[in-house]
Amino acid sequence: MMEIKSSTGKVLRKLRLKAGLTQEQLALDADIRRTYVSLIELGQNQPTVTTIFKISKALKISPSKLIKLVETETLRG
Amino acid sequence: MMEIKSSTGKVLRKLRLKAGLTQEQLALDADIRRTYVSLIELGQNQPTVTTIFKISKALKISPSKLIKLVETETLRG
DNA sequence: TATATATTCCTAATATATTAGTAAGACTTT
DNA sequence: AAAGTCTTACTAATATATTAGGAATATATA
Repeated sequence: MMEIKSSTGKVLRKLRLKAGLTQEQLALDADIRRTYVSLIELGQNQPTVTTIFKISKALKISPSKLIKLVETETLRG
Repeated sequence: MMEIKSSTGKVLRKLRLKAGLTQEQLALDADIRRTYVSLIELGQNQPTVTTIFKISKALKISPSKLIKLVETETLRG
């Protein structure tokens, strides 16, 4: 079972690339700093609920679906 | 559209009472402090992803389902 | 009512999320 | 290969999550 911080980062990066966005573009859409997107993707920081909602909106995916992906990623390591 | 912090607190309190747990019992199960459960429920603090996973486990509900409830609560205010 | 106990809330200290600025790496273009 | 641009990563400062202890409120029992 993988660390949640790490799997959150993995999922975020995967979704961002799938959406064809740079960290900066995603950050702009989500109204957070581009440096913070980097920290989350690297698994160094983990977002709060509000941030999850912001990012999800920018990625055009529901927050619960994003979390669902984190669940899966956490399980399979 | 209600603040996410507030709706997270509302949802948590609702689920905790439904499960018949005190803040202290939930805190013990989730391995966080009882004072922190209070702060979240009051809408003064918002949990991080890892904390959401801990609380969900203690409530025997999936993290994504918990977030789904927050989505709904946020919309209907 | 008074005391005891259970439960929640308030305040301060510490850890970590988020911001802000810049440096490093990759990718073009010349 | 060098300069320029695009993208990501590093470091320090600030805001906020999380902890820790105790006070307040409610609920029960004598």
